[in-house]
This record gives sequence, C-alpha cells and structure tokens, in this order.
Amino acid sequence: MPAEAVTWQSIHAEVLRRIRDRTWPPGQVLPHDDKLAAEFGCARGTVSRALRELADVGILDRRRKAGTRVAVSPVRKATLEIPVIRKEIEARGGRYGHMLITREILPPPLHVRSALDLPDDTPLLHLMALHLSDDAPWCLEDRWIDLRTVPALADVDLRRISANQWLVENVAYTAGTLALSATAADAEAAEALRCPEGAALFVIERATFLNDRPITFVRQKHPPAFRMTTSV
Amino acid sequence: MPAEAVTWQSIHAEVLRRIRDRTWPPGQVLPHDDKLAAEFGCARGTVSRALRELADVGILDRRRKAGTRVAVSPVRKATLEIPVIRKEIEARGGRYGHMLITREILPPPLHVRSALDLPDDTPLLHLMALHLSDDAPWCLEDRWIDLRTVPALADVDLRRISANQWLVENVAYTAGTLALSATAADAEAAEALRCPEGAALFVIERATFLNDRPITFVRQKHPPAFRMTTSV
DNA sequence: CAGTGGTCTAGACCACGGT
DNA sequence: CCGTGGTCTAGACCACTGT
Repeated sequence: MPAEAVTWQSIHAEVLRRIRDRTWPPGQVLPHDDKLAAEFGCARGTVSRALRELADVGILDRRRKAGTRVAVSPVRKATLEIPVIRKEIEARGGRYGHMLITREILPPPLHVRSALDLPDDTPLLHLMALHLSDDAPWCLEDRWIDLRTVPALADVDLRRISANQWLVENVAYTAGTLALSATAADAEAAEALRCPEGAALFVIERATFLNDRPITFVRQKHPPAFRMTTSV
Repeated sequence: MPAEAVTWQSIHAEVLRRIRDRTWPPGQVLPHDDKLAAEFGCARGTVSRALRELADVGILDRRRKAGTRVAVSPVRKATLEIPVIRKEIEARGGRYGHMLITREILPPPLHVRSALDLPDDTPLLHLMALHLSDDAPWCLEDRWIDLRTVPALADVDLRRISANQWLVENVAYTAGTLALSATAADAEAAEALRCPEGAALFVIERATFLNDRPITFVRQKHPPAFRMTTSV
C-alpha cells in the first residue's frame, strides 16, 4: 500500500465518514487538532483547514477552549445561486427578451419603504418589466430604484438594457436581503404572465444596498411552472 | 498611527473595497499573490486565504496560470438555512405540535420514483403529517421513505416523534436535492392548512440519499403567509 | 513548457472563553 | 487562568492550464 498523500480533503472525507458512521455521534467531542494531526501524520494546519470547512457548513461546532464537537442539530445550509435573469435564461437554452411596461417616478408604497428602510416617501424610479424566454413570459418584475444612490441610471435607456443587467454591471452592492414566497396572480400578473388569475406564482423579493444607502427593491413573479433547485 | 496587524480579513475587506470602487473593475486581472503579499506586507498564504474566500462566493475568479480576475457576472450565492421544522417553529417563539394523518405502505407515484431514482415500484412507507405552531397549521408534509435504507424507522411510533426529527437525529444523509416552487392548494391541503382551495402555497421538496441509496422524498406545503428569507 | 495558484510544514504567538 | 482553536510566516513542492 502506497503512503497516500495527506491532504485536507482526505481528512475532510475521513472525518465526514466517521460522523456518518456514528463513530463520532452528534454531540461527541472530537480529539484536539494536535491529536488528529498526529493520527493522520500531518501538520496541525492541515487538520484545521479540513475541520474549518466542516464547521462552515454547520456539521461541526468549533470553539476555543471547548474544542470541536459534532453538531447536534445540523442546520443544513443550501446555497442558491442568484444569477442575472438573462444569464439564467440563456443557460437553460432560451433566447432572452425584455419588455419595459411602465417607467415612472412615484412615492414608494409602504412595503418598499420598509424593505429599503426609507425614512420618508421621496419619489423613486418605478419600473414594471417583463422578462421573456423564447417570447414566453419568464417573470414579471416590479422594481423601485433610489436614484439618489445610483444617479447614472436616470439617463439609461431601459428599453434597450434591463435595469437588472445594468445594475449588475455597474453597481456592486454591499448588502442585500432575499425573500422567497408564493402568491396568487392578480389581474396584472395574470395578463403579463399569460396565466389564470389566482394562479400560484413563485415570488422572489430582493433589496440591495450600497454602504447602507438603498439601491433597489425588486419583486419578481414567476409563472406556476417555475422551480428553484439546488443540491446539498 | 500604529502598524495595523495584517490579517486575512483586512486584505479581504481592502480587496472588496477596490472592487466596489472599480479600482479593479469586472474582468480586471489582479496583481499576483506575491505582488499583493509584498504590497500588504504579509506572507503569500495570507493573501491566498483572503482571495480564496472571495473566490468561494463568486466575486473573484482564480485559476492557475491565468491569475486572479474580478468576476464579470457575479453569480451571487445566497445560503438558505434548512432547519428541522420543530427548531424553526421554536426559534420563532411558537409551540411545536405534530399530527400524523396517515401511515401506509404503498407503491410510490412516478414523481417520487423519479426524485429518488427508484428503478421499480417497490412499496415505500408513505406518511401524511401536519406540523403545527401554537396549534395553527404550519405545514402539510407528504413523505415517502425507503425502509430498505432505514429499516429501523419501521418500528418507530411516528405519532410521538415526527419522521422529520427522527431522520435528522438518526441518519446523516450524504447527498440531497432541494427544490422550491409555488402551487395552488388542492382540497386536501386546503382543509389541513385551513386556507381556501386554490390558495398559493409555498412548496419545499427534498430528496435525500445515503451513499446513493434513497432515504426519503418529502414535499412540504406551507400556507400563503410563509416566507423564506436570508441576507446576502 | 513555464507561470500561477493550491497546499503542506513546523513553529510561533495570540484571542477567546470555559472553569 | 490557561487550554484550545485561529492565524501568520517563510519556505518548499506540486498541479493545473494557457501559450
């Protein structure tokens, strides 16, 4: 048997195996990094790297002085990728299209003020737009933009480039929130998405900020067939 | 001015600042790790650690020989936490309750066979259960379990402990898929969740495996007020 | 082929947080 | 207080991949 190279990945896999084995059941304290390094025949840094990765995904609980334990309630974390809609559609083999429905300057409704943490009802740029995949409605977008944070957007022709894409290419946000929910299609959504009124729509809401200044709040309604998937 | 300690976090923050500044715009090639280490006055390993974290979340693109670039299409990644339902309810301050509606052994329908990659229609354990928060319906769970993978579950009294909880505590899955969608409430869901038929429900579907052997497929329907949130 | 990031090492100091 | 993980260093070798 050849002396296998000890990599952090190999330690990661071995530790995971012992956890799944229940060699180390939930709540169990693992040997200290030094002990494990001796057992695996490697430096402490290598063990540390492996265990840190497991702690990052919630499988281990590492604390100074207390040591490393197998997490009791493994709060599994799933990562969702939030691509630009255009890329998402093209990745699925569709031809991307975009239609600006309305563009106006309006005082924001309460839920927008709340999401963007706006102290008053200073008017924002409001857009309604439809994203299309092969000319079929992909999602109806209801967006509010604070032009005080991104003044350059005021001069952009949003019929040619979607606000979504312009923002991604021109503003790197520093913080954001994401909410997923389901809602029934109102008349406007039903018409735009060509689905019956009352149909169950998948809703993605995002608020983004640039150094605590609000950039945009967007609500995207997807037709009933839409699914978001990931693997864990 | 004291000589600040150079930590990987400080480099992480500084690089992020330069990206947001557009000092390094999307597509820009960064100086090599050695150069940056010299600039920041630290070891290459420290720079490497900082840049790796940024690459992990899709902000940088690091490749051997090609160097490090600012990602052009920042596919932002959001991480969703998938807790045990009981913990989720208790974390929100609710009192958890659980009701087993049906328990039977049945051949699985096609969508279950497909999700679990089952070659035939060998009967599985099928459960319908309702999770409650302060006696109000929280979610209707439709679960299929392959007892060949988890035979011990056959003898568990699922009226006392939910399958959800038993599985989390007793089986560490090795792989899984997650899908989120929206659907209209059918008569059964409407009655269980005390909402009108046709209401928009938020649906979470999960399939989990233990070393390529199917464990369970579960579809959880949440009433219209349900939201999943995270920050980025 | 050759340049660049990926990783390992051995040792050191330090920050956090149980006891 | 003092044990344990977190991090930095300086150097080395290696794997991947663009040219």
